[in-house]
Parts: sequence; C-alpha cells; structure tokens
Amino acid sequence: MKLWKRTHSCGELNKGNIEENVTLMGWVNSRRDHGGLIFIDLRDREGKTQIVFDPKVSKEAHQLAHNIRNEFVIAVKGEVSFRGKDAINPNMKTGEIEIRISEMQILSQSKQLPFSISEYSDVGEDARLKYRYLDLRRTEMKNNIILRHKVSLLIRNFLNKKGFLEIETPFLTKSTPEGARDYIVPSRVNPGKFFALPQSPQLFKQLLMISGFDKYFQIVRCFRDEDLRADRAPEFTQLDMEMSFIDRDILFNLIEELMATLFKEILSAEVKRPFPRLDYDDAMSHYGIDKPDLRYGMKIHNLNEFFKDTQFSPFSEVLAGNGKIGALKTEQPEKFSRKNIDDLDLFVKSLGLGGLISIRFKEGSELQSSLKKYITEETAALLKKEMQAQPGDLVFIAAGSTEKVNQVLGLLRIKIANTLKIIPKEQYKFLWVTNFPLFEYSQTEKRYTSVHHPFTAPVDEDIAMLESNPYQVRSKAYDLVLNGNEIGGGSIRIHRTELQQKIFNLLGIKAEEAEQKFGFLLEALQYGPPPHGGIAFGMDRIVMLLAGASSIRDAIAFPKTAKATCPLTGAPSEVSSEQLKELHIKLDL
RNA sequence: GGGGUCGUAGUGCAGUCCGGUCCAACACGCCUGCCUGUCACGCAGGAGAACGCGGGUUCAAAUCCCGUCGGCCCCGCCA
Repeated sequence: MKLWKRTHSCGELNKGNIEENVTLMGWVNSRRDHGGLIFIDLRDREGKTQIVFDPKVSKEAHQLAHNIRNEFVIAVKGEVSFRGKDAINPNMKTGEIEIRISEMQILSQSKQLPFSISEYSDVGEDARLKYRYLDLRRTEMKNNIILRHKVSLLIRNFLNKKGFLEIETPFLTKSTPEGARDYIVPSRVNPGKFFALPQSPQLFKQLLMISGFDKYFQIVRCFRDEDLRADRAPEFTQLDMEMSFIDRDILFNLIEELMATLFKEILSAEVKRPFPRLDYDDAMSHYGIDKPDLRYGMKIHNLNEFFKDTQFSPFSEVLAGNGKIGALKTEQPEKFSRKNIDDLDLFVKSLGLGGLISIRFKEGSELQSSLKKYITEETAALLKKEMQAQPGDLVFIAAGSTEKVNQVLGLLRIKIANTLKIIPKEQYKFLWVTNFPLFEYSQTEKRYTSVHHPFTAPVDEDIAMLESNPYQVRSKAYDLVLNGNEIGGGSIRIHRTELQQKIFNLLGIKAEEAEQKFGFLLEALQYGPPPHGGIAFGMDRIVMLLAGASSIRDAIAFPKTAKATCPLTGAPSEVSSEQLKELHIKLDL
C-alpha cells in the first residue's frame, strides 16, 4: 500500500476550500456511526476536521469505516464541502466544513487505550506518565508543549535582537562543593574519577564573560539531586544569561522588557512596568517568604509593641527572647468556623509553632479571644487600629522566634488564600526581591554558607562589614517573582580575585580547597575579568505559569515523578555487572 | 530524614469513619445489534474489579490493626 501525499492538516480547512479535493491523515478522535452515515473527527497536531462516510459517495469507504476504532491512524481522500447551515459546529475551527470521503486507507490500528484522549475525561497522573506519549495527544498537554516551543522561540529572537549569543557549555563537568547535591557520572577512561552534571552553567558563563562574549545566553538543562516539589524537577531547563559592563538596573530593564514581550505575545496580557521591588527583609517581615504573591493582601503585622508589658507569659517570654508576635487579618472572616480555626491551629503546630491565637473583633473595643483577659480595652482599641479591623474581623496571632513566626504566618497566609479561593486568576504580578543577605548560617554544616552562591558580589557599602559582621552584609543578588513563584534569580558577580578569596575564607573554604575546586575560576579572574552579572530563569516554571498549570510536570514533555523516577522508561534502573566493572564501581547497598 | 493524603473494573470515582445489607455501585470507555446529519451522537443488550501487596484480629474484612510498596502535596533540603 503506497502512502498518499498529505495535502492539508486537520486544522486548516475552511469555507474557502470548498469543492477542493484533499488528502488528510490523522488519528480517529471520535466516531459517530449512524449506520447509514459515519462521522469521524480526524485529529492531528493542528486540529480536528469532521469527515463523513456516505455510501452514496463511496460504498467501499463506508464499508471499511465500520472497522475503524478510536485512535486508529487513517488517510482519507475526499472533497471539502459545506456542512449546511443547521449542521455547523461553532465550537470547531473547521466547524463549517466537512470532507466527504471517497477513499480511505487504514494506516495503523490501535488497541484500546489505557485512558481516554478526550479533554472531557479526567486521568490520574500515574497513568498519564506511564503512557506519556498518549498523554501528549491530549489537547491540554499538546498545547503546553506548543506553548513551550513558542516561549523558547520568542526568547531566542528577543535576545538575538539585543545582541546576545547562545553558547553551549559542558554537561560533563566538575563537581563543586557548594550548593545542591550533584548528579554524578563516572569516567570510564579515568578510573575512580567522576563528572558532575551541572546545577547551572554558573562558572562557565562567568568564564565566557572573561572571554569577552559580553552578552551570553543559553536555554539549557540543569540537574540537582535534591528532593522534589510541584515546582521542582531533578532535571529542569534554565534560561541562563550573563552580561558584562552592566549594573543591576540595566539587567532589570532588559528582563522586564523580555517578560512583557512574552506575556503580550503568548497571553495578550499587558504587564505593568517597571516591576515593583522589595527588599528581602521587607518581604520576610511582611509576607514571611522571599517570593510573596502580591495578588492578595493579608500582610503580616508585628504586634511586639502592643504586648511589651503583657502578663501573658508565652508572649512575654517570646519578647524577652527577641522573638516576634506576628498577626495577620484574614479576608472573609465570616467563613471561619470554630472548626476551621482549630484546623489552622493544628497546621501552625505541625510547622513547629506553639499554636495560633485568634481574635474576633466586635463593636468598639469589644473582642472575642482566648487572650481577652490579657488585653486591656486600650490595647484592644490600638490593636483594632493597627489591624484596621472592622467589627466581625478575624485576626490570627502567632508568637515565637522571628524567623519561625514569619515563616509560619507566611505559609498560613498562602493556605488561607488558597482555601478561600481569593487569588485572582489571569493576573500577573511581577516583583523583584533585592538585597538578599550574602550569608546565612547553616545548621547542618555549622558554618556560614552563601545564600545565593559564593560568586555573588556584596553590596559595596557593606564590604567593610565582611569580617566584623558578615551576617549583616547584603548581596547584589535578586530574584524575579511572579505570583508567588520564584521564576528567576541572579546577581552581580565578584570580578576581583582578592574579594573572591576573601569570600571563600569567610565560607570556611580553605585556600587549598578553593584552589582545588575553583582554582580555574580564581586563575581566570587574574586575566582581565570585566565586571559582570546575570540571571537564570526556570523555563519550566515560566511555561507552567503561562499555561496556567499547577505542576511543573505539565510543562515538560517527559517529566520525572516526585521520587525522581520515570514511569515510562523505568529509569533509574540497575546496570549490568560488566558495566560496573568497566567503571571500577562496587555497590554497597 | 519528617508529616499529610490517596491506592477499588481499561479510565475516573462511590462504598472504608459505624465489619455482615458488597460474589462491590455509578459514569466514561469496551463488545454486539439498530440507526442517513451527528459532533462528548442516540437507543437496546453484554462483558469486565475478589478492593496496591504481605501479615494479623474476627464466626465474618474493601471496611479494623501492623508492616510494606507506589502516586501526589508540604516541612527539611534545593548556592
């Protein structure tokens, strides 16, 4: 059977093609067999077209069409015809026409599918991932993959126009001590030695700056062997960028233009510029998180002042210990029953705080709360003013260490917003978070570690504090946040060897170790490095948000599960003892 | 590493709290037949699950207990 030549896709024919003879190929999306007439929606990547088998047109084709089942692949020849006024389907792009079939070939058959391709049926993610190639036939996933392509193309075109070069960097590279756990690849020809897959092309892009490629970008896979989340995959794609001779504002401006272009081209959404900026410290104290969702309010208030003389010992102890009494006023307070509030209390406890206290404001300085006897009428009035509370309003209070209170109230804020469903869809609130601390203390490692990475430059006026007060030093790092998602982050880098050495020292990385791990960078920094900085974006997250999806997996053609496995291929899997032997690897399980 | 939640026909789910009424319900899909204007076609009939796996309690377990595996979500972790 010779394969015919396809003349059109299933998404392009319309009234203008009437009376044309066409050849279509595609999958049988649905079959409506009326005995006399058989209708089939033929589907390909571009869309669906209704084809009709009428014995008056071809007895043979009509006969053959009885054998067709869903997801068979067929080729059909026929004439494009108008459906007739009453038969038009306004929900289909090709809904005014149909193809009256004169000849058909069955190109391949299909077993009954493990799930329906129809957009009207729900399918569990288990089944979808195991049969991902079928899942990708479904409209929603297909559109996400097409959208992802468009995003990549827009980015490449935009950056090309701005003078950027896309340059590839190695996947088989060197393990670095800071940062995430590496995925490791053994080197057969170098027994006992290992490559690491890149967590990001960080060092290479800095080297490219030293090479003089002053505007670099790459859409590139990165790998991190850490535990996963809805928005975190073990291998993920970054839009990685670096520029020389720039300051933060040049970069911000460029990125804002890029984002506005993306959102306009993809969603026809106008994005307000410039994007607001928020200091890390303010983000933490007002939202309890470094990636606040600005689509809704419920900011965290600090109530320390109001309880400085309190007799309520849990609070006075917190204040004595330099802690925080934080509060947030919920929206839609009328929706909170005693049971709801108890559940939130449990939620707060599960995150490691003592509990949640609620205050329901009434008329005047009246209030209803387990804390009532510790609150004077005067304090009640002040509280009411601070929280801008109306009668009926509900305020949640938590106390503990400042970090914990911020974190827990931040998570509570998100939980309440989700529960109340007050987060507006189709609204895009970008935010730059700036002035991150340079260092943080790592409980697990018992030393300072970089908040961003060890190549991040400190804020100039804080450099003097590096030794005396390293915890207070701010960095020239920034994150781009969209609707509560960190979609990108970067920094202005250190471009002087001495400062880089000093940072390594403070991080407890010995000169010898620094030499061994980053020697090549330190050496490169001695050969005329330009001042430079950059940013990297989570492509999968951006596509996820543009697609309106809630999991990064819906933005990836062949994603991994939360346990970093692939149900489709069965990866990861054992390898033969011969393979291990060649690599000089012995297992110790 | 910790917490939560789910696991029942091909798919999605009900039943699980309060064990027997469940040789497990419903919808979609599938199979057979009918149907010339449907478009998530319709109508009639039919097949299909011993309830993730292992053990225990009980006269009796999808339902209770213990363990285990897997999916998803969160905390830790993710420069």
